[in-house]
Amino acid sequence: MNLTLDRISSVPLYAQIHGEIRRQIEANQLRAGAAVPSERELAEICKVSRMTARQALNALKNEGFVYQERGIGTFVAKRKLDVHTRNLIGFTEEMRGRGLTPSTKILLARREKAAQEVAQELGIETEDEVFHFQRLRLADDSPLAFEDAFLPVKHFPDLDTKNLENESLYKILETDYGVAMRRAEEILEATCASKEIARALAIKPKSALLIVHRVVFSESNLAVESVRTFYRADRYRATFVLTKNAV
Amino acid sequence: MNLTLDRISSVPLYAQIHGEIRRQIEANQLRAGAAVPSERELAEICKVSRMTARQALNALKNEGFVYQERGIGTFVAKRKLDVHTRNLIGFTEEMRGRGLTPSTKILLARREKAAQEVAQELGIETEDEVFHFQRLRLADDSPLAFEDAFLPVKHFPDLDTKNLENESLYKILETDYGVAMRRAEEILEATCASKEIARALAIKPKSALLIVHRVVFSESNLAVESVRTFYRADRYRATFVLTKNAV
DNA sequence: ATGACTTGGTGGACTAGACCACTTATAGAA
DNA sequence: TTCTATAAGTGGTCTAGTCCACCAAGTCAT
Repeated sequence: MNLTLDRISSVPLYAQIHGEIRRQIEANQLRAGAAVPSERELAEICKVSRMTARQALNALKNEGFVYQERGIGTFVAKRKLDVHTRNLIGFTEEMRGRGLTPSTKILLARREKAAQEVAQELGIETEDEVFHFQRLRLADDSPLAFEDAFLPVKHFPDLDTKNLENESLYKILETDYGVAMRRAEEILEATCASKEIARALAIKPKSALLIVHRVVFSESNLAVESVRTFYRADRYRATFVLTKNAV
Repeated sequence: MNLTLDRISSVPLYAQIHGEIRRQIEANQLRAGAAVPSERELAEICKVSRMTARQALNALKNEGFVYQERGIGTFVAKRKLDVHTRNLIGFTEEMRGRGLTPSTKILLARREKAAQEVAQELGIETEDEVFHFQRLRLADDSPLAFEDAFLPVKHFPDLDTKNLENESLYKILETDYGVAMRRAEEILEATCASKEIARALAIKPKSALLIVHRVVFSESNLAVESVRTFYRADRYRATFVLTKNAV
């Protein structure tokens, strides 16, 4: 276990430790079942206090990368299902993580008055304007999902002039508007494809679709986006890791 | 904000604080947007150190109940979607949380040799035995889901003699075998109902179904259960809260 | 050989501080 | 009146400990 920390960096020490161990697990340098340094050992290695080392291990535990047993130690957890931790990331990052090449075709991009449901989800008034984007999402140049997204105009002026086809939306929000994502609420449901969506996704009508309805919140708890994504069920499965007592 | 802690109890102080604030939020005594006591205030109120108060607030933040802004304070988060936090709970608890009355009809309960996929998911050998349960799950006496579950025999001897129709499986595992759930991996996908499942769920063939494939792990990282649940899409939607940096 | 006890290591909980970057309100100077 | 510096409060990070329950392995007496 070699771990060198950058004490000048603005990245917190616990985040550096967490990131390095996670990287080693994902690179299979630390294999499933292998012991991770104990909290005291890790603190000694990194020259930090035990609480800091503990914070790093705790994050790994909450993400399902390791498990801890009192009196025994900390170990790398086995992944049983093919879980690409569905963290709070955008389509672009998710597809790259799965080893696919994402691309996007914009079908609609306009401003409009917020419909009541959308206004309520975004915490704005119905007379407020929203950007309405409809996008066809492709993976390796083949249709994967149809997306219907709404964002409040007042927080993101000129968003419609940005390069949405090639840049990740979440990255634009962060770099151009300084708004970082922090939390999302999701509802997943199954349905059968309507004729319009079936045509857009190049599948037969009544094929199964997975609908992911997501409302995304920023660090300061602004509702940033309300989006419904209609995934082709034959090409997409959503994966999650649940933990009890995420303390 | 009144908060009385039981210092004799084996429940950790941070968990008591967390539970009490969560209860107040869920009972709407703390409304969306309302300020929660600051970390230092909370520590003062409860006569604990700031780190302990912080741990309680951190858990609430990770669950999406509150958000924190540096320099400002801690506030109750608005729920936009109708999110019943899909924590790591069983069918029985989940339905009760949604205000429905759960019931179960056992269609199959037997021991068998583990199929290869199941053995791999549970981390056992193919010659090992598993319990194989098929259950029809009802909510308010109407079919909601069909469930196909596998559990390793060696960890739960005589499980098939327990009262599975009326008791929560997870509760039995905890009280009778001392095995508490800690983590689960889930894959969600959409499909169309086969004839058999359609008949069991009293829907038309080719209706949409939501399949939740879950592998559950105990505190000591034993794979405890591998289960596929086929939900009627017209009666069930899965909800999640995602957070970035669950530290 | 077997069983009881000790020892050292582990994670879990908790304390009482520290410094930092950030925000807001306020008091004083222009 | 307007601007600016300051002070107080907030969450974020970090330290250097403490005590506890638990587990494994070795020791020692039976």
